[in-house]
Amino acid sequence: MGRGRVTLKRIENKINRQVTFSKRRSGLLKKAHEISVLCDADVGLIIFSTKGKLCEFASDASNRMESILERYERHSYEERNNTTTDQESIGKWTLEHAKLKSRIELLQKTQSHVMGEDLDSLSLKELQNLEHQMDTSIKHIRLRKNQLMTETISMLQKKEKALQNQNNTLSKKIIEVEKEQSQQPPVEQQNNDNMPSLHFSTFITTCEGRIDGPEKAIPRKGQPSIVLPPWMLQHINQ
Amino acid sequence: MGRGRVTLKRIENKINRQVTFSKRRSGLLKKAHEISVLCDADVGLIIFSTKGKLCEFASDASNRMESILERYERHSYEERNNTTTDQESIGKWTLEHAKLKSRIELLQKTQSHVMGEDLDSLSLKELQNLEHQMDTSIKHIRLRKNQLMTETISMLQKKEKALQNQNNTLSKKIIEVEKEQSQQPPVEQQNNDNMPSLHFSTFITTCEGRIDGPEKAIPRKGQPSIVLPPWMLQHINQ
DNA sequence: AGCTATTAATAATA
DNA sequence: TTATTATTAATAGCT
Repeated sequence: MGRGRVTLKRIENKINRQVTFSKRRSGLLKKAHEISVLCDADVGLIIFSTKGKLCEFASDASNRMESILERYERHSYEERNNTTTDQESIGKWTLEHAKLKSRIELLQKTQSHVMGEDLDSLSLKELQNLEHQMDTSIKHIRLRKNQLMTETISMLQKKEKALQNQNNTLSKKIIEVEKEQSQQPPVEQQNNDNMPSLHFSTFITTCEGRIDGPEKAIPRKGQPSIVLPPWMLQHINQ
Repeated sequence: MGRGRVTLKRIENKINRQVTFSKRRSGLLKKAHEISVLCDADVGLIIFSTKGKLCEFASDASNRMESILERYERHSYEERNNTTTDQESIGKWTLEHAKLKSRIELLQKTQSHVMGEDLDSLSLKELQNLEHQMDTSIKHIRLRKNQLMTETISMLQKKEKALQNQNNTLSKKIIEVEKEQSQQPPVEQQNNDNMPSLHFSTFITTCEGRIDGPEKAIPRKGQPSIVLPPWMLQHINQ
């Protein structure tokens, strides 16, 4: 792909060699990048020029060269069936490290399958097993969810009852107080922000059977916490 | 350099990606070799396919990959200006190790949730998210499973047809041979284990529409492989 | 795995 | 190193 063919032999002309190196190097880097993107491959490329100048490429998959080399070491280690000399204490660390890495790789692969990704690499048998496992899991999850919801609901109902009782007691007291006041010359106190005199009976009805949280209850002047206090919902959002 | 331009983006079609990978890989290896020879460069190239298959090239200058990697490490070590003492590097390793461990712990926890275990530690919100995720995943899994099953079935049907045709041809021949034999003085050969004279027509019917595998087919004297040979099922169990 | 039409890389050159 | 251009090489889309 140039003017004239090229024989696969060291270019003796120093200048030509340098020029060709520069051009081909960029070509090689480009192609390495292309295959890594197009084909989702993990590529590491190291080039030393005659002069010893280093040039490198590492695909994005492994963040940088180091991780590709690590992966490479791990791979060739696994293939070479482990004939390590135990003189290297560092070697053991490297091994341990490699094992952890492989473990993570495996876990991540499994995870991706469980997330419904990367399924093309699975056989029919494996897919069926996976489906079955997922079915079982989701049953457990729903069981636990329902249990938790039931618990939450009954807890809320208990609290509601307690509050209702409290409200009833309070409203009785208020009515008594109002009666006493009406027997004395009445003093107009309505629209007092500090202590509005409200009929608590209105709150009692809005409290009935509500578990969604206070944001849906429309507070009328009084503290919304009376309708459903936040601490009652902590359980749900924790 | 092909029929039509190519955008630098992951090829989504699995087959195309695999084919392109194979072609470009060989191209890349060739070019790596060429630059190493033409320009007297020291080149190391590592390629992992999506499936994790390793492919490597190392120029002759360094006898093999290891020495290039060594050279690379040396080079980048020198560049990094070496500000780490031995103790520090041990510390870094220990830290790295700890990080990996906690990563694994996290992955395993997630995994256990996904397997429907250890659900008590999750809140209602988390359970709902998990349930939703699992629902989505299982849909993907079923989609892929059905696709694979459909593919398998149509493949098996093709093979079945081919075998059926073959059987038909064979049975015709057998019938012809039997006719010829009956015209000559017949020699009793029944119950000969080496070469039982069977009417192949019986096999032709048992072959119809079966995809379960040979273990469910009851062999009658002849080789069960005629009913459904194992190689037809390799696809399913691989 | 082969076969072409095309595009991409690059050798020679400035 | 960079730019141009005539050629060759690589390869995308098909079989």
